[in-house]
Amino acid sequence: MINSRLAVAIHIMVLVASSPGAPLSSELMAGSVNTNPVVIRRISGMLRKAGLITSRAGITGSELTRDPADISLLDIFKAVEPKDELFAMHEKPNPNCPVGQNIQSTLDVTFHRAQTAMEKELANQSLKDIMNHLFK
Amino acid sequence: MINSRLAVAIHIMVLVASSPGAPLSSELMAGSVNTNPVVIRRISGMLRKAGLITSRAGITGSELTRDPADISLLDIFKAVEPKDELFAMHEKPNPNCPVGQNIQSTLDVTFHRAQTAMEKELANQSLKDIMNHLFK
DNA sequence: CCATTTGTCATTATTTTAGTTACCACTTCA
DNA sequence: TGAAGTGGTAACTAAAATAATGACAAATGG
Repeated sequence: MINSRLAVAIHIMVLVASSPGAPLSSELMAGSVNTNPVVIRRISGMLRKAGLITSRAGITGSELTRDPADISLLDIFKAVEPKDELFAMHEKPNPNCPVGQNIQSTLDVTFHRAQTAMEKELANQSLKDIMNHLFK
Repeated sequence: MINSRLAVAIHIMVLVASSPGAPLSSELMAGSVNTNPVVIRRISGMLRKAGLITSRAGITGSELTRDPADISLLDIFKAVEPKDELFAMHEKPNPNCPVGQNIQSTLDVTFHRAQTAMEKELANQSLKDIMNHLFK
């Protein structure tokens, strides 16, 4: 199972998008997510480094850098997921075995297809879509 | 990132499919995968419980229960992944917050779409496809 | 100057994953 | 029938990932 950072990050993005002009502190957002403010600041930091939001020390809250319709869930996923590969592979299969020798390159192709399919679906959903569903 | 059980399970399935009539012991398979025999037996047990292979105490090796062309990677994935949900979610978001109150049901839909896209791609690839690529 | 907030580091706790030891049950075969 | 070899499985350990938390410097605004 994949970690919950994407869920928390989307939650944060919705909060930021929902309160323009009246920014929420990390403590307030932590109250909504139900976690520690540092967790919020840490994930906000990833979103900021990915260019999705702005925030500065000393100033309460964050702001989106672009319209929610122009932010895909894949953008958010990439921001909070440092690993390129979705599936892990076993290390060092036996090179003296015909299967062990070639399994990695085969699985590379296979896993990449599955990952791409998933990412394509995330790319098709925007932050605005999430908000529409949420506030409907 | 998702654990490496799918990779190991596929490796095992290829080994089993590649040696009909001359079954490989868990120790031999462990040599190819480069892990401990118990890890092989543990994952083989999951594959057996899912009905993909047969194996019995005291008898060396395993056998497929059906043709490699009729075994999809999704079958294997489901066999070794006990969790239904691909993405984790944060627990207990604040029900007193309009966002926290509804985020889970929204993310359920979203995550389910992404997961389904991935699983569909895994369903489209068979063990035979893997072997064709591997032994080409 | 003072109170507040973010950014970030360091630490701890928890959970997951993988590796290993041990032992029982089963099969085969001498 | 008994020894040798094998899988099934529980229990334990080790390692890694994840999440939570405490602490504090730097920045901001009053």
